[in-house]
Amino acid sequence: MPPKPKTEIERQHLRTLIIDAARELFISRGVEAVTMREIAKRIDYSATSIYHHFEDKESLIRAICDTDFLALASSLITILQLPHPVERMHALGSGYAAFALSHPNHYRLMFMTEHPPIDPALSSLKQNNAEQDAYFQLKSVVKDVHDAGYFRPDLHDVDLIAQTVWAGIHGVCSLQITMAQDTWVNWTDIAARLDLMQQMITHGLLKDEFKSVKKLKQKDWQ
Amino acid sequence: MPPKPKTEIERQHLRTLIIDAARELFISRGVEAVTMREIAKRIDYSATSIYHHFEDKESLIRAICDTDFLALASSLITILQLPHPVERMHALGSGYAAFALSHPNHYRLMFMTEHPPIDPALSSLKQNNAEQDAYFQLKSVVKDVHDAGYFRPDLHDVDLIAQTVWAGIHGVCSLQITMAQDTWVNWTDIAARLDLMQQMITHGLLKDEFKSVKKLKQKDWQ
DNA sequence: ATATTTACTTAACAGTGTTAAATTAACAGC
DNA sequence: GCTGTTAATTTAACACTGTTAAGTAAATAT
Repeated sequence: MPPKPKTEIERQHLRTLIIDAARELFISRGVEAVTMREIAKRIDYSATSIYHHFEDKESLIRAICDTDFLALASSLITILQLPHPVERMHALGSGYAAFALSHPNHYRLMFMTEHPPIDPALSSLKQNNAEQDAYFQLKSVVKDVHDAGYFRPDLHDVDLIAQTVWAGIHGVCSLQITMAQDTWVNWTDIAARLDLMQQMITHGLLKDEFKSVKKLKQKDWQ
Repeated sequence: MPPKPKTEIERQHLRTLIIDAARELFISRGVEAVTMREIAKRIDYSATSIYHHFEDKESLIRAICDTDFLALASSLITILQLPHPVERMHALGSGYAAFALSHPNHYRLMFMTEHPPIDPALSSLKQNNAEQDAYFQLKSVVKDVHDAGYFRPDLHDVDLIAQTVWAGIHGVCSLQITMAQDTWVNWTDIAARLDLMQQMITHGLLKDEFKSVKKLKQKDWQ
Protein backbone atom coordinates (compact mmCIF):
# COMPACT_ATOMS: atom_id res chain seq x y z
CA MET A 1 0.00 0.00 0.00
CA PRO A 2 2.77 2.55 0.60
CA PRO A 3 4.56 3.63 -2.61
CA LYS A 4 7.21 6.25 -2.34
CA PRO A 5 10.27 7.20 -4.36
CA LYS A 6 12.75 5.10 -2.48
CA THR A 7 16.43 5.64 -2.03
CA GLU A 8 18.83 3.10 -3.47
CA ILE A 9 19.33 1.67 0.00
CA GLU A 10 15.63 1.16 0.46
CA ARG A 11 15.39 -0.52 -2.93
CA GLN A 12 18.11 -2.95 -1.89
CA HIS A 13 16.19 -3.74 1.24
CA LEU A 14 13.37 -5.55 -0.54
CA ARG A 15 15.90 -7.19 -2.81
CA THR A 16 17.75 -8.80 0.07
CA LEU A 17 14.42 -9.59 1.74
CA ILE A 18 13.47 -11.58 -1.34
CA ILE A 19 16.86 -13.27 -1.56
CA ASP A 20 16.82 -14.30 2.08
CA ALA A 21 13.29 -15.67 1.95
CA ALA A 22 13.96 -17.51 -1.29
CA ARG A 23 17.22 -18.96 0.00
CA GLU A 24 15.59 -20.30 3.12
CA LEU A 25 12.84 -21.99 1.11
CA PHE A 26 15.22 -23.28 -1.56
CA ILE A 27 17.55 -24.72 1.07
CA SER A 28 14.88 -26.66 2.83
CA ARG A 29 12.85 -27.95 -0.10
CA GLY A 30 14.85 -27.43 -3.31
CA VAL A 31 14.28 -24.86 -6.07
CA GLU A 32 11.73 -26.75 -8.05
CA ALA A 33 9.39 -27.31 -5.14
CA VAL A 34 9.31 -23.62 -4.27
CA THR A 35 6.93 -21.23 -5.95
CA MET A 36 7.34 -17.56 -6.70
CA ARG A 37 3.99 -16.91 -5.02
CA GLU A 38 5.21 -18.78 -1.97
CA ILE A 39 8.37 -16.71 -1.70
CA ALA A 40 6.29 -13.57 -2.01
CA LYS A 41 3.77 -14.64 0.62
CA ARG A 42 6.64 -15.32 3.02
CA ILE A 43 7.60 -11.63 2.96
CA ASP A 44 4.04 -10.32 2.56
CA TYR A 45 4.39 -9.07 -0.97
CA SER A 46 2.72 -10.11 -4.18
CA ALA A 47 4.53 -12.45 -6.54
CA THR A 48 4.73 -9.69 -9.12
CA SER A 49 6.94 -7.62 -6.85
CA ILE A 50 9.73 -10.13 -7.24
CA TYR A 51 9.76 -9.42 -10.96
CA HIS A 52 10.66 -5.81 -10.30
CA HIS A 53 13.90 -6.92 -8.75
CA PHE A 54 14.67 -10.06 -10.74
CA GLU A 55 14.01 -10.72 -14.39
CA ASP A 56 12.75 -14.23 -13.71
CA LYS A 57 13.10 -17.17 -11.36
CA GLU A 58 16.40 -18.15 -12.93
CA SER A 59 17.94 -14.73 -12.18
CA LEU A 60 16.75 -14.97 -8.61
CA ILE A 61 18.41 -18.38 -8.33
CA ARG A 62 21.50 -16.90 -9.89
CA ALA A 63 21.65 -14.06 -7.42
CA ILE A 64 21.41 -16.55 -4.57
CA CYS A 65 24.14 -18.70 -6.10
CA ASP A 66 26.35 -15.65 -6.33
CA THR A 67 26.05 -14.88 -2.64
CA ASP A 68 26.62 -18.55 -1.87
CA PHE A 69 29.73 -18.81 -3.99
CA LEU A 70 30.98 -15.99 -1.85
CA ALA A 71 29.90 -17.83 1.30
CA LEU A 72 31.78 -20.91 0.18
CA ALA A 73 34.97 -18.98 -0.50
CA SER A 74 34.61 -17.20 2.85
CA SER A 75 34.19 -20.46 4.72
CA LEU A 76 37.45 -21.71 3.22
CA ILE A 77 39.57 -18.59 3.59
CA THR A 78 41.15 -19.41 6.94
CA ILE A 79 42.43 -22.71 5.55
CA LEU A 80 44.78 -20.80 3.31
CA GLN A 81 46.78 -19.82 6.37
CA LEU A 82 47.77 -23.36 7.26
CA PRO A 83 51.56 -23.61 7.06
CA HIS A 84 52.02 -26.59 4.75
CA PRO A 85 50.72 -26.57 1.14
CA VAL A 86 49.76 -30.26 1.18
CA GLU A 87 47.91 -29.71 4.42
CA ARG A 88 46.11 -26.79 2.79
CA MET A 89 45.08 -28.92 -0.17
CA HIS A 90 43.76 -31.62 2.12
CA ALA A 91 41.90 -29.17 4.34
CA LEU A 92 40.40 -27.42 1.32
CA GLY A 93 38.92 -30.75 0.25
CA SER A 94 37.48 -31.39 3.70
CA GLY A 95 36.11 -27.86 3.99
CA TYR A 96 34.53 -28.01 0.57
CA ALA A 97 32.90 -31.35 1.38
CA ALA A 98 31.63 -30.03 4.71
CA PHE A 99 29.94 -27.17 2.88
CA ALA A 100 28.44 -29.49 0.25
CA LEU A 101 27.10 -32.02 2.72
CA SER A 102 25.70 -29.53 5.17
CA HIS A 103 23.93 -27.49 2.48
CA PRO A 104 22.94 -30.16 -0.02
CA ASN A 105 20.19 -28.16 -1.70
CA HIS A 106 22.51 -25.21 -2.09
CA TYR A 107 25.24 -27.43 -3.40
CA ARG A 108 22.87 -29.01 -5.88
CA LEU A 109 21.98 -25.56 -7.13
CA MET A 110 25.56 -24.35 -7.33
CA PHE A 111 27.37 -27.34 -8.79
CA MET A 112 24.87 -29.92 -9.94
CA THR A 113 22.50 -27.83 -12.03
CA GLU A 114 23.26 -26.33 -15.38
CA HIS A 115 22.80 -22.57 -15.59
CA PRO A 116 22.95 -20.27 -18.60
CA PRO A 117 26.51 -18.94 -18.89
CA ILE A 118 27.32 -16.09 -16.53
CA ASP A 119 27.73 -12.57 -17.75
CA PRO A 120 30.80 -11.71 -15.66
CA ALA A 121 29.80 -8.05 -15.75
CA LEU A 122 26.50 -8.91 -14.11
CA SER A 123 27.98 -11.05 -11.38
CA SER A 124 29.05 -9.32 -8.22
CA LEU A 125 31.86 -11.80 -7.65
CA LYS A 126 35.47 -11.06 -8.39
CA GLN A 127 37.20 -13.78 -10.32
CA ASN A 128 40.77 -14.73 -9.37
CA ASN A 129 40.27 -13.24 -5.95
CA ALA A 130 41.35 -15.30 -2.95
CA GLU A 131 38.44 -14.05 -0.83
CA GLN A 132 35.65 -14.60 -3.35
CA ASP A 133 36.66 -17.31 -5.80
CA ALA A 134 36.90 -20.83 -4.36
CA TYR A 135 38.31 -22.21 -7.58
CA PHE A 136 41.08 -19.67 -7.42
CA GLN A 137 41.79 -20.77 -3.86
CA LEU A 138 42.15 -24.35 -4.96
CA LYS A 139 44.28 -23.41 -7.93
CA SER A 140 46.59 -21.32 -5.75
CA VAL A 141 47.06 -24.11 -3.28
CA VAL A 142 47.70 -26.63 -6.05
CA LYS A 143 50.25 -24.23 -7.48
CA ASP A 144 51.94 -23.98 -4.09
CA VAL A 145 52.14 -27.76 -3.84
CA HIS A 146 53.55 -27.85 -7.35
CA ASP A 147 56.10 -25.08 -6.79
CA ALA A 148 57.30 -26.78 -3.63
CA GLY A 149 58.00 -29.87 -5.72
CA TYR A 150 55.62 -32.27 -4.01
CA PHE A 151 53.79 -33.51 -7.11
CA ARG A 152 55.03 -36.41 -9.19
CA PRO A 153 57.46 -35.07 -11.79
CA ASP A 154 55.13 -35.72 -14.74
CA LEU A 155 52.40 -33.44 -13.33
CA HIS A 156 52.70 -29.86 -14.52
CA ASP A 157 49.33 -28.46 -15.52
CA VAL A 158 47.98 -26.68 -12.43
CA ASP A 159 44.48 -26.29 -13.90
CA LEU A 160 44.35 -29.96 -14.80
CA ILE A 161 45.38 -31.04 -11.31
CA ALA A 162 43.01 -28.61 -9.60
CA GLN A 163 40.08 -29.71 -11.74
CA THR A 164 40.75 -33.38 -11.11
CA VAL A 165 41.07 -32.90 -7.36
CA TRP A 166 37.84 -30.93 -7.47
CA ALA A 167 36.19 -33.71 -9.49
CA GLY A 168 37.23 -36.28 -6.89
CA ILE A 169 35.74 -34.43 -3.93
CA HIS A 170 32.75 -33.34 -5.97
CA GLY A 171 32.15 -36.95 -7.02
CA VAL A 172 31.96 -38.16 -3.44
CA CYS A 173 29.66 -35.30 -2.40
CA SER A 174 27.33 -35.31 -5.37
CA LEU A 175 26.93 -39.08 -5.33
CA GLN A 176 26.10 -38.83 -1.65
CA ILE A 177 23.56 -36.08 -2.24
CA THR A 178 21.67 -37.78 -5.07
CA MET A 179 22.13 -41.45 -4.32
CA ALA A 180 22.43 -41.86 -0.56
CA GLN A 181 18.72 -42.75 -0.32
CA ASP A 182 19.04 -45.38 -3.00
CA THR A 183 18.87 -48.91 -1.64
CA TRP A 184 20.35 -50.51 -4.75
CA VAL A 185 23.84 -49.87 -3.43
CA ASN A 186 25.09 -50.87 -0.02
CA TRP A 187 26.48 -47.47 0.88
CA THR A 188 29.44 -47.27 3.21
CA ASP A 189 30.00 -44.42 5.66
CA ILE A 190 30.31 -41.09 3.86
CA ALA A 191 33.25 -40.09 6.06
CA ALA A 192 35.13 -43.22 5.03
CA ARG A 193 34.45 -42.54 1.35
CA LEU A 194 35.65 -38.99 1.69
CA ASP A 195 38.74 -40.12 3.53
CA LEU A 196 39.60 -42.70 0.90
CA MET A 197 39.17 -40.09 -1.81
CA GLN A 198 41.59 -37.83 0.04
CA GLN A 199 44.03 -40.71 0.20
CA MET A 200 43.56 -41.31 -3.50
CA ILE A 201 44.36 -37.66 -4.15
CA THR A 202 47.53 -37.57 -2.07
CA HIS A 203 48.79 -41.05 -2.95
CA GLY A 204 47.78 -40.55 -6.56
CA LEU A 205 49.38 -37.17 -7.18
CA LEU A 206 52.25 -36.69 -4.76
CA LYS A 207 55.73 -38.10 -4.94
CA ASP A 208 56.10 -41.30 -2.96
CA GLU A 209 58.06 -39.67 -0.17
CA PHE A 210 55.35 -37.06 0.56
CA LYS A 211 52.28 -39.22 0.50
CA SER A 212 51.17 -38.98 4.08
CA VAL A 213 50.05 -35.69 5.53
CA LYS A 214 51.07 -36.90 8.97
CA LYS A 215 54.57 -37.75 7.80
CA LEU A 216 54.80 -34.35 6.20
CA LYS A 217 54.00 -32.64 9.43
CA GLN A 218 56.68 -34.51 11.34
CA LYS A 219 59.19 -34.02 8.63
CA ASP A 220 58.69 -30.34 7.93
CA TRP A 221 57.88 -28.57 11.14
CA GLN A 222 58.50 -30.78 14.09
CA MET B 1 -10.50 -44.32 -32.83
CA PRO B 2 -9.93 -48.10 -32.93
CA PRO B 3 -10.49 -49.79 -29.55
CA LYS B 4 -10.25 -53.51 -29.35
CA PRO B 5 -9.47 -55.97 -26.54
CA LYS B 6 -5.80 -56.24 -27.15
CA THR B 7 -3.49 -59.09 -26.35
CA GLU B 8 -0.75 -58.55 -23.80
CA ILE B 9 1.75 -58.18 -26.64
CA GLU B 10 -0.30 -55.45 -28.26
CA ARG B 11 -0.61 -53.67 -24.95
CA GLN B 12 3.17 -53.67 -24.63
CA HIS B 13 3.42 -52.14 -28.06
CA LEU B 14 2.05 -48.75 -27.06
CA ARG B 15 4.05 -48.93 -23.86
CA THR B 16 7.33 -49.24 -25.71
CA LEU B 17 6.14 -46.67 -28.24
CA ILE B 18 5.73 -44.20 -25.38
CA ILE B 19 9.06 -45.13 -23.82
CA ASP B 20 10.93 -44.73 -27.07
CA ALA B 21 9.35 -41.40 -27.92
CA ALA B 22 9.90 -40.10 -24.41
CA ARG B 23 13.49 -41.29 -24.33
CA GLU B 24 14.30 -39.56 -27.59
CA LEU B 25 12.84 -36.27 -26.39
CA PHE B 26 14.40 -36.55 -22.92
CA ILE B 27 17.80 -37.28 -24.42
CA SER B 28 17.81 -34.31 -26.68
CA ARG B 29 16.28 -31.68 -24.43
CA GLY B 30 16.25 -32.98 -20.86
CA VAL B 31 13.27 -34.25 -18.90
CA GLU B 32 12.05 -30.94 -17.54
CA ALA B 33 11.79 -29.33 -20.95
CA VAL B 34 9.64 -32.15 -22.31
CA THR B 35 5.90 -32.19 -21.85
CA MET B 36 3.56 -35.14 -21.51
CA ARG B 37 1.42 -33.63 -24.28
CA GLU B 38 4.49 -33.37 -26.47
CA ILE B 39 5.42 -37.01 -25.98
CA ALA B 40 1.86 -37.97 -26.81
CA LYS B 41 1.72 -35.83 -29.93
CA ARG B 42 4.93 -37.43 -31.16
CA ILE B 43 3.20 -40.81 -31.32
CA ASP B 44 -0.23 -39.45 -32.29
CA TYR B 45 -1.99 -40.22 -29.05
CA SER B 46 -3.57 -38.01 -26.45
CA ALA B 47 -1.62 -37.18 -23.32
CA THR B 48 -4.11 -39.11 -21.26
CA SER B 49 -3.13 -42.36 -22.95
CA ILE B 50 0.26 -42.21 -21.31
CA TYR B 51 -1.45 -42.34 -17.94
CA HIS B 52 -2.96 -45.71 -18.82
CA HIS B 53 0.52 -47.16 -19.02
CA PHE B 54 2.39 -45.08 -16.44
CA GLU B 55 1.14 -43.73 -13.16
CA ASP B 56 2.76 -40.35 -13.69
CA LYS B 57 5.71 -38.64 -15.34
CA GLU B 58 8.06 -39.87 -12.66
CA SER B 59 7.16 -43.53 -13.34
CA LEU B 60 7.73 -42.99 -17.03
CA ILE B 61 11.14 -41.53 -16.26
CA ARG B 62 11.77 -44.45 -13.97
CA ALA B 63 10.89 -46.99 -16.64
CA ILE B 64 13.29 -45.30 -19.04
CA CYS B 65 16.02 -45.25 -16.40
CA ASP B 66 15.50 -48.95 -15.85
CA THR B 67 16.06 -49.80 -19.50
CA ASP B 68 19.07 -47.49 -19.51
CA PHE B 69 20.64 -49.05 -16.45
CA LEU B 70 20.40 -52.25 -18.41
CA ALA B 71 21.92 -50.56 -21.47
CA LEU B 72 24.82 -49.32 -19.36
CA ALA B 73 25.53 -52.74 -17.91
CA SER B 74 25.28 -54.29 -21.38
CA SER B 75 27.73 -51.79 -22.83
CA LEU B 76 30.25 -52.76 -20.17
CA ILE B 77 29.83 -56.53 -20.22
CA THR B 78 32.59 -57.38 -22.68
CA ILE B 79 35.11 -55.52 -20.52
CA LEU B 80 34.73 -58.22 -17.88
CA GLN B 81 36.51 -60.63 -20.19
CA LEU B 82 39.77 -58.71 -20.21
CA PRO B 83 42.46 -60.94 -18.71
CA HIS B 84 43.90 -58.69 -16.02
CA PRO B 85 41.77 -57.42 -13.11
CA VAL B 86 43.51 -54.02 -12.97
CA GLU B 87 42.98 -53.64 -16.68
CA ARG B 88 39.31 -54.48 -16.16
CA MET B 89 38.97 -51.85 -13.47
CA HIS B 90 40.59 -49.26 -15.68
CA ALA B 91 38.48 -50.18 -18.71
CA LEU B 92 35.29 -50.14 -16.64
CA GLY B 93 36.08 -46.54 -15.70
CA SER B 94 36.66 -45.57 -19.32
CA GLY B 95 33.55 -47.39 -20.53
CA TYR B 96 31.41 -45.83 -17.84
CA ALA B 97 32.71 -42.37 -18.72
CA ALA B 98 32.13 -42.97 -22.42
CA PHE B 99 28.51 -43.79 -21.66
CA ALA B 100 28.08 -40.74 -19.42
CA LEU B 101 29.64 -38.28 -21.82
CA SER B 102 27.90 -39.56 -24.93
CA HIS B 103 24.46 -39.62 -23.27
CA PRO B 104 24.65 -36.65 -20.94
CA ASN B 105 20.90 -36.15 -20.54
CA HIS B 106 20.47 -39.81 -19.80
CA TYR B 107 23.31 -39.75 -17.36
CA ARG B 108 21.88 -36.72 -15.64
CA LEU B 109 18.62 -38.57 -15.25
CA MET B 110 20.21 -41.77 -13.99
CA PHE B 111 22.89 -40.51 -11.63
CA MET B 112 22.46 -36.79 -11.07
CA THR B 113 18.78 -36.57 -10.19
CA GLU B 114 17.19 -37.75 -7.01
CA HIS B 115 14.39 -40.26 -7.46
CA PRO B 116 11.98 -41.70 -4.91
CA PRO B 117 13.45 -44.95 -3.60
CA ILE B 118 12.98 -47.93 -5.91
CA ASP B 119 10.57 -50.68 -5.11
CA PRO B 120 12.83 -53.60 -6.14
CA ALA B 121 9.75 -55.70 -6.90
CA LEU B 122 8.61 -53.11 -9.41
CA SER B 123 11.92 -52.81 -11.18
CA SER B 124 12.62 -55.22 -14.01
CA LEU B 125 16.33 -55.23 -13.25
CA LYS B 126 18.06 -58.03 -11.43
CA GLN B 127 20.35 -56.85 -8.69
CA ASN B 128 23.72 -58.54 -8.24
CA ASN B 129 23.60 -59.78 -11.80
CA ALA B 130 26.68 -59.32 -13.95
CA GLU B 131 24.62 -58.65 -17.07
CA GLN B 132 22.21 -56.13 -15.60
CA ASP B 133 23.81 -54.43 -12.62
CA ALA B 134 26.72 -52.11 -13.40
CA TYR B 135 27.49 -51.56 -9.73
CA PHE B 136 27.80 -55.30 -9.28
CA GLN B 137 30.20 -55.38 -12.23
CA LEU B 138 32.39 -52.76 -10.59
CA LYS B 139 32.23 -54.48 -7.22
CA SER B 140 33.21 -57.82 -8.76
CA VAL B 141 36.18 -56.33 -10.53
CA VAL B 142 37.29 -54.49 -7.40
CA LYS B 143 36.99 -57.76 -5.53
CA ASP B 144 39.16 -59.48 -8.16
CA VAL B 145 41.81 -56.79 -7.81
CA HIS B 146 41.63 -57.19 -4.07
CA ASP B 147 41.78 -60.98 -4.08
CA ALA B 148 44.77 -60.88 -6.41
CA GLY B 149 46.53 -58.74 -3.82
CA TYR B 150 47.05 -55.62 -5.89
CA PHE B 151 45.53 -53.12 -3.46
CA ARG B 152 47.55 -51.47 -0.72
CA PRO B 153 47.45 -53.71 2.34
CA ASP B 154 45.27 -51.33 4.39
CA LEU B 155 42.41 -51.46 1.85
CA HIS B 156 39.92 -54.20 2.63
CA ASP B 157 36.37 -52.95 2.22
CA VAL B 158 35.35 -53.81 -1.35
CA ASP B 159 32.20 -51.66 -1.21
CA LEU B 160 34.17 -48.70 0.06
CA ILE B 161 36.75 -49.01 -2.69
CA ALA B 162 34.15 -49.53 -5.42
CA GLN B 163 32.13 -46.54 -4.27
CA THR B 164 35.16 -44.29 -4.14
CA VAL B 165 36.35 -45.34 -7.59
CA TRP B 166 32.83 -44.71 -8.84
CA ALA B 167 32.82 -41.31 -7.15
CA GLY B 168 36.05 -40.38 -8.89
CA ILE B 169 34.85 -41.19 -12.39
CA HIS B 170 31.40 -39.81 -11.65
CA GLY B 171 32.97 -36.58 -10.40
CA VAL B 172 34.83 -36.01 -13.65
CA CYS B 173 31.77 -36.83 -15.78
CA SER B 174 29.18 -34.91 -13.80
CA LEU B 175 31.35 -31.84 -13.47
CA GLN B 176 31.87 -31.95 -17.21
CA ILE B 177 28.16 -32.30 -17.89
CA THR B 178 27.00 -29.44 -15.67
CA MET B 179 29.95 -27.07 -15.74
CA ALA B 180 31.69 -27.45 -19.09
CA GLN B 181 29.80 -24.43 -20.47
CA ASP B 182 30.82 -22.30 -17.52
CA THR B 183 33.45 -19.71 -18.41
CA TRP B 184 34.44 -19.05 -14.81
CA VAL B 185 36.86 -21.96 -14.92
CA ASN B 186 39.52 -22.46 -17.55
CA TRP B 187 38.57 -26.03 -18.34
CA THR B 188 41.26 -28.40 -19.52
CA ASP B 189 40.63 -31.21 -21.98
CA ILE B 190 38.08 -33.67 -20.62
CA ALA B 191 40.19 -36.61 -21.82
CA ALA B 192 43.15 -35.35 -19.81
CA ARG B 193 41.00 -34.94 -16.71
CA LEU B 194 39.65 -38.42 -17.08
CA ASP B 195 43.11 -39.82 -17.59
CA LEU B 196 44.48 -38.08 -14.52
CA MET B 197 41.56 -39.40 -12.47
CA GLN B 198 42.39 -42.92 -13.67
CA GLN B 199 45.98 -42.34 -12.62
CA MET B 200 44.78 -41.10 -9.25
CA ILE B 201 42.76 -44.29 -8.86
CA THR B 202 45.58 -46.67 -9.73
CA HIS B 203 48.38 -44.74 -8.03
CA GLY B 204 46.13 -44.00 -5.09
CA LEU B 205 44.86 -47.49 -4.41
CA LEU B 206 47.34 -50.03 -5.74
CA LYS B 207 50.58 -51.17 -4.21
CA ASP B 208 53.57 -49.24 -5.52
CA GLU B 209 54.80 -52.10 -7.66
CA PHE B 210 51.52 -52.39 -9.61
CA LYS B 211 50.80 -48.76 -10.29
CA SER B 212 51.12 -48.67 -14.03
CA VAL B 213 48.69 -50.60 -16.19
CA LYS B 214 51.32 -50.76 -18.90
CA LYS B 215 53.85 -52.27 -16.56
CA LEU B 216 51.28 -54.78 -15.45
CA LYS B 217 50.71 -55.94 -18.98
CA GLN B 218 54.40 -56.43 -19.65
CA LYS B 219 54.97 -58.08 -16.35
CA ASP B 220 52.03 -60.45 -16.35
CA TRP B 221 51.38 -61.66 -19.85
CA GLN B 222 54.15 -60.73 -22.12
C1' DA C 1 -29.84 -57.08 -29.97
C1' DT C 2 -28.14 -55.79 -25.72
C1' DA C 3 -24.71 -55.25 -22.24
C1' DT C 4 -19.97 -55.18 -21.03
C1' DT C 5 -15.38 -54.37 -21.53
C1' DT C 6 -11.50 -52.11 -23.52
C1' DA C 7 -8.92 -48.31 -25.63
C1' DC C 8 -8.89 -44.12 -26.07
C1' DT C 9 -10.29 -38.89 -26.15
C1' DT C 10 -12.21 -34.41 -24.74
C1' DA C 11 -12.76 -31.21 -21.16
C1' DA C 12 -11.59 -29.65 -17.10
C1' DC C 13 -8.84 -28.71 -12.58
C1' DA C 14 -5.48 -26.79 -9.85
C1' DG C 15 -1.28 -25.15 -10.14
C1' DT C 16 2.95 -22.85 -12.40
C1' DG C 17 6.00 -18.78 -14.20
C1' DT C 18 5.14 -14.52 -16.13
C1' DT C 19 3.04 -10.01 -17.79
C1' DA C 20 -0.45 -6.23 -18.85
C1' DA C 21 -3.24 -3.22 -16.77
C1' DA C 22 -4.70 -1.11 -12.90
C1' DT C 23 -4.13 1.25 -8.21
C1' DT C 24 -2.16 3.96 -4.80
C1' DA C 25 0.80 7.25 -2.78
C1' DA C 26 4.31 10.54 -2.74
C1' DC C 27 6.45 14.41 -4.95
C1' DA C 28 7.06 18.76 -8.26
C1' DG C 29 5.33 22.85 -10.31
C1' DC C 30 1.85 26.13 -10.68
C1' DG D 1 -4.58 23.34 -3.14
C1' DC D 2 -4.77 21.43 -7.35
C1' DT D 3 -2.52 19.24 -11.11
C1' DG D 4 0.47 15.83 -13.61
C1' DT D 5 4.20 12.71 -13.21
C1' DT D 6 6.60 9.01 -11.33
C1' DA D 7 7.51 5.00 -8.52
C1' DA D 8 5.97 0.95 -5.83
C1' DT D 9 2.94 -2.32 -5.60
C1' DT D 10 -1.22 -5.16 -6.62
C1' DT D 11 -5.04 -7.52 -9.14
C1' DA D 12 -6.31 -10.06 -13.04
C1' DA D 13 -5.17 -12.59 -16.63
C1' DC D 14 -2.36 -15.59 -20.03
C1' DA D 15 -0.36 -19.61 -21.63
C1' DC D 16 1.23 -23.59 -20.07
C1' DT D 17 2.06 -27.62 -16.92
C1' DG D 18 0.89 -32.52 -14.83
C1' DT D 19 -3.10 -34.88 -13.89
C1' DT D 20 -7.98 -36.73 -13.66
C1' DA D 21 -13.18 -37.16 -14.33
C1' DA D 22 -16.29 -38.01 -17.51
C1' DG D 23 -17.21 -39.29 -21.62
C1' DT D 24 -17.13 -41.93 -26.57
C1' DA D 25 -16.67 -45.59 -29.73
C1' DA D 26 -15.56 -50.16 -31.22
C1' DA D 27 -15.05 -54.93 -30.38
C1' DT D 28 -16.55 -58.92 -27.76
C1' DA D 29 -19.82 -61.79 -24.79
C1' DT D 30 -24.41 -63.05 -23.69
